[in-house]
Amino acid sequence: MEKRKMIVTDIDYITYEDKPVIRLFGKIKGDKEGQNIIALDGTFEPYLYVMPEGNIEECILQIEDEIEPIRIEKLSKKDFQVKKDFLKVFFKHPQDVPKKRDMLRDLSLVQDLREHDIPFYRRYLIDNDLYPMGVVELEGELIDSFPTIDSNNESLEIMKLDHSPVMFDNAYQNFSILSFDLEVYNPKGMPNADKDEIIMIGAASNTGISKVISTKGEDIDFVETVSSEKEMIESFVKLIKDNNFDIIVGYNSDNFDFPYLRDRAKILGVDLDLGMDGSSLKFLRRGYTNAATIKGLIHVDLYLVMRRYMNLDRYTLERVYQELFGEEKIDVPGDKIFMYWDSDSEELDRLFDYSLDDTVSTLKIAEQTLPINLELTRVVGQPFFDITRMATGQQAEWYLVRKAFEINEVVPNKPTGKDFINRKHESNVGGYVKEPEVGLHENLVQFDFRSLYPSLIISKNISPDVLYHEDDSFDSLVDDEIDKDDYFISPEHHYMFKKSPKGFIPSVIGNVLDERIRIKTAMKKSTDYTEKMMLDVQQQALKRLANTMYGVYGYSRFRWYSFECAQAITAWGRENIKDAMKFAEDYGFYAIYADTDGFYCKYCPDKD
DNA sequence: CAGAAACGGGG
DNA sequence: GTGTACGTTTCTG
Repeated sequence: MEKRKMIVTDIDYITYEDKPVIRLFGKIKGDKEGQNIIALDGTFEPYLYVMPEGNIEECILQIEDEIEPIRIEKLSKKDFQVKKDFLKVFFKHPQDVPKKRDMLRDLSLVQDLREHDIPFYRRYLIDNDLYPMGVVELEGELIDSFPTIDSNNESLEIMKLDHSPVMFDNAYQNFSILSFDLEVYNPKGMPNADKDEIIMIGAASNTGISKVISTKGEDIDFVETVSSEKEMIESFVKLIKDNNFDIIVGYNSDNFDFPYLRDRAKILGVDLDLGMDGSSLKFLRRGYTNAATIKGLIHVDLYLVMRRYMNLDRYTLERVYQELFGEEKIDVPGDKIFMYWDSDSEELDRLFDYSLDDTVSTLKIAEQTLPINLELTRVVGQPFFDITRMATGQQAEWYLVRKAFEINEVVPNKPTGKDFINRKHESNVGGYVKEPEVGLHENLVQFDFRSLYPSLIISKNISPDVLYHEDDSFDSLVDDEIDKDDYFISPEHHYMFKKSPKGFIPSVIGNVLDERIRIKTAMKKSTDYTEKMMLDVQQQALKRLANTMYGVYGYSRFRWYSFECAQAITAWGRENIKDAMKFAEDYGFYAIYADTDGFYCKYCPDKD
């Protein structure tokens, strides 16, 4: 039996002898540092939870008769903090879950199904307490080959695991990053891959690469000149394979660079077998768009990341770069690229500069923004590839799914199409806004609440699992058994939240904020600059996560969606700021402008 | 006016 | 892949 430590950068599963085998892709830590490794784990089984209706033993018999699962276990789980008996029903293959769940739901002794909509690799990470981009310990047998793995990389290790890996270290790791960018001949507006050739491939890395591959530019020092477009792509493929990068980044590369590269490579007969397992570049359907993936080499499309990372009117590479670094980029108008290419003069030189500049700028943006996404990966515990493409509400949700598993709570089901439509019609009132009084004001006093909404969620225990339901309103409450002192009652709608126990989401937000304070304290104490910066990124990631969680109650795809909670938060928020304004007025401060969690006042002691 | 369709980024 | 973005603006009936 062999032991290894590895950084897990990517995860999937394949089917081997009709059973799922999890594949962990990554780099070896310790001896043979940096070498590629694929770990195979065939020990994990797909399952879902059944909430039985009536007699549990009869329910088991009915499921065994009708569905033929491989195994059923009885267990107790909490559902919105209420202990209930559940059946954990195991299947042979992950695809049996969607195949059989409708049949299962229709059984007379089945009340409800839970956790039937969690992708297999995500379930694996959660149940085994593994965090991608961290270091895990492996035990197993090294094997020479395995079906579905066809690599010509001599140093690739394949390890068949005896048992699931154990987390060893979830600390920040350094990763090698390659950025790339294509320039394409485009006489008729946007290029057409059937006709218009690639004229330049820019490549820049945080390991020192900074070049452009092209069929022209012989006398420019950063250009590698080749004799054809085919050789250009082959040289780029070789560059990727030789350097064994962890991450490859582009700008809108999901929708432009990678699809274009695939199309041209196909026409020219070049293999894009860039995967660690020898597989080629693939495209995953994500809604109405595609995501380019390479096994074991994480592709990040920075355009998607930047749209979440900042709030701008436009997200062109030029605009984003200008905003982040305050510098202008070299500009070549997109529709004139073919003219610059044909000019064979200073304009051609300028096009080469532009190509390199786009590539280097993309790398700089990656170096600036990927650390916080790596931290979110470490906290949320889902693959980096997924994190960079997830809406923030989804990041918060997968974090909560993991936290629910840790405290033995079952997770609410994902909303159905019908749920969305219903939820879309529920529109909440936002924060209180007092339109500013027009004019120049002097000697203003500013007041604002520090993280108003997260504080309210915690202090008023706003959570769907502690919301009183039988009677929605306090006004119509006549039940003598209920003591109003046991509840926080929201203004306007009079929703009632139990004071105890602590709600699931308030307790998670509380832990996130406590952890953030702990990190901020450590950051202030630290004298090491690098450590200080790392801790700063960590606390920023936690701040983002906490700030996301107050908005998600109103996010229609959220598993813990609660219109009542969303309404209660903003209603309490409006009440708080109005109370604070009234309080200030008693001391002669008159608000001239207010918005959600803060206001500006003028001091006018004479005004009655 | 409401619901459907288009759009973003990229060259 | 235990699957089908997303939020906003513009168009259309």
